[in-house]
Amino acid sequence: MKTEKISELTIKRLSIYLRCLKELADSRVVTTSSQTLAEQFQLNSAQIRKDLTYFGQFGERGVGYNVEELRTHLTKILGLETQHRIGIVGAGRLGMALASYVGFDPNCFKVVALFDKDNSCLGMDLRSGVHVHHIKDLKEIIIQKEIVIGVVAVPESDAQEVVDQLTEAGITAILNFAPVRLNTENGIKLKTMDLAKSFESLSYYLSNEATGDKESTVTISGFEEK
Amino acid sequence: MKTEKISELTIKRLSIYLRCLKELADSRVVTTSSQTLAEQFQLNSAQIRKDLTYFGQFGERGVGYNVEELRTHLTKILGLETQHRIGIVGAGRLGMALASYVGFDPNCFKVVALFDKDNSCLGMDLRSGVHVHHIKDLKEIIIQKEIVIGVVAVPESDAQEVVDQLTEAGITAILNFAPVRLNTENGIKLKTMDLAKSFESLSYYLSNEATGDKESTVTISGFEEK
DNA sequence: AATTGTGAATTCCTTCACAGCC
DNA sequence: GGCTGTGAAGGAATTCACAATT
Repeated sequence: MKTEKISELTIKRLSIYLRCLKELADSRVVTTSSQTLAEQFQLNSAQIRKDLTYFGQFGERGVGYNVEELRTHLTKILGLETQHRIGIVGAGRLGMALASYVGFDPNCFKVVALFDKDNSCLGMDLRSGVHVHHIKDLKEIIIQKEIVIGVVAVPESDAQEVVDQLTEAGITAILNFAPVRLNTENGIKLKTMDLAKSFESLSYYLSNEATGDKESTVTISGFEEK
Repeated sequence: MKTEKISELTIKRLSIYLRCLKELADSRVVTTSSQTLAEQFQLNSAQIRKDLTYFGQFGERGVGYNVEELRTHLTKILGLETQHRIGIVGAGRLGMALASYVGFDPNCFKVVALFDKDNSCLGMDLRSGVHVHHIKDLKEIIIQKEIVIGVVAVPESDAQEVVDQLTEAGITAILNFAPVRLNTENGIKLKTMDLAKSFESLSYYLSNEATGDKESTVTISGFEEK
């Protein structure tokens, strides 16, 4: 691996490549090339090669990449060989929805606890099978259940406090759904999924689509804040 | 307004600026400057000025910007003076959670319908007060209820079909929560909020935080796909 | 012949720095 | 003096194009 700093955009594309490789593997494709991948999945072949070489030389000149081998490499690079345990703070509809979210591979991620400050929702959530704990037990449960990712699914007004509590409990990776800028200590990776911002961007498009703007598809991703 | 094409990043920042101005207005601040804004909200003053001047000259040299005035301008630029009506396809937990999401201003966005292919959840959703329609009535209800934004909250396997149906019904702005790349016709703005990708990026961070990576905070946003 | 890996070129975005105006 | 608006500089990300390799 090179020492160069690797951009968030590259990481996000590795996720995409991994998804593409999964699809190819399911179709029993053994070998592929950056060229073929790019055509099939509307990517840029040079970018694929450049992204990959930040982490090693996985291809063979004249041949291409072995699908399973590259898949293994990417899985390892993204840290997806071991399962990450997730705790969700906020047992409202959003928190509950996330707890029963089936979009990700259970080998990689698993929601193991919900937290809320409201006593009325404590106990077992029947649909997801996840226990709802009181927020006062946050640190204890995080340690006990070996939670490494915290999700903030509380209203805007409580979000900063929750981030502080998660940090205090030793969590270093946080996904936030509250539409606010949150302050974090050094060494904490905070990602914010900002629904309001996304809708506002769609609104801008709607107001301007008639006036000649021909831009089209966009995927939510990340840019550096700090 | 200039003819130059305006980047998605600029639009996203306008949302941020608008949020900051709201906060200032609430604190009865009448005038501000790019410098002050930048310090208060950890932005770059030159960027604020540059972003704004794509759309007009809203400031006064030597003085700064009038908070209310700039707020009005940004609201207009982002198309937020009129309410946008939202239809959510998929009445599972995620769809329901989004229907009762309170993170955005009801003056700007309102969820007016849910759709599902499963008959068992048709009828009124009590908590959000939104009616769940059968997907077969999608086009009819979209026209009748003047829906302009479609949200895809169905499993991966159904997402492309839903996008096609929304397009057929005349929807041009779509927010997708399924972790797949979807094909769209020209003139359709599709944004994807990819949970799986975000978690994978956190996973990468967790695997690499020990090895000297000191990067920290990130906000989910958008990069061009097409 | 085909395809990788990678410097060089290009494009896009951010930041600097200052002329122009209040 | 203070602050905007903006051309120029700098930096980052993408794409090109080709030498190296099988």
